Amino acid sequence: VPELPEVEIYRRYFARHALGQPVASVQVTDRRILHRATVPALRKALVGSSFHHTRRHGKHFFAQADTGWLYLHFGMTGDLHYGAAPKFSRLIITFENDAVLAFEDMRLFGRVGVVRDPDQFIREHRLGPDPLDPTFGAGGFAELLGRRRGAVKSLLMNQRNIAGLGNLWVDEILYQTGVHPRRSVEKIGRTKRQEMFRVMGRILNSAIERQERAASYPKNWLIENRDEGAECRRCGGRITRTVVFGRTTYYCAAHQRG
DNA sequence: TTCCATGTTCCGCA
DNA sequence: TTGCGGAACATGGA
Repeated sequence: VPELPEVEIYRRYFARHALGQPVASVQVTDRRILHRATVPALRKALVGSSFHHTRRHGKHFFAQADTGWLYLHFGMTGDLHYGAAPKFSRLIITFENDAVLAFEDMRLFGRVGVVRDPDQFIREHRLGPDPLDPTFGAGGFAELLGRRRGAVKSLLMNQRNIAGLGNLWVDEILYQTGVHPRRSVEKIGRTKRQEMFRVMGRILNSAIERQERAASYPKNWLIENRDEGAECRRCGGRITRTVVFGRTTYYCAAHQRG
């Protein structure tokens, strides 16, 4: 379930459980999970040292050990478990106190690696700004939309424009701001851009808080109503299903305007 | 059996 | 260079 809010939850989980304990062993159960890394390189970077800092940029997670950073991408089915290692664990870190931290990823779209410098990683992968970064404001968002063209959903999904939004939360932002997913960014005015930035931050922060408290989402959020033909809880219109940017897209045909 | 899935990357075309 | 559609990757659930 990993878009920005979910990865932020994993980051907090990692920071809560896995800091300050020396790593005793590292086990990789399927090498296909590795990103530009080998098992010996992973062990060399982690075994004997402790994690002391975590960082997230978009959907990318980094944990700083003594001589390098562990890198995790959660793909489509990535998850973290502190305690017992579940069935589809791909990376298992055992600490010297016998505690276990497992990175689970059934579908193997996730990635595990070692990174020398997260900033360099972000530059190399040409990732856009993280939408919750305090230095990225409404002005930066509006400017970003101004130098791109095409469908707004495609723009928001592309990690080189903004890092962290995925299919579900992009649909949610467009739904709550009344913007049709195929609307071209040129047709989004200044006021609407500011509103989109504001709503984006509110949705992402709220999703993080709700997941942290294991609370459900409001019933009038799209994420609770992703069903073709369902009644829109905001305007009574119909929820429509289509494909944009290659992804299943739900929107309200009545109040989301192209 | 068939379709679908909250992600990323690569290829070809305009 | 930019934008976009399609395919590939891998696996389980409905």
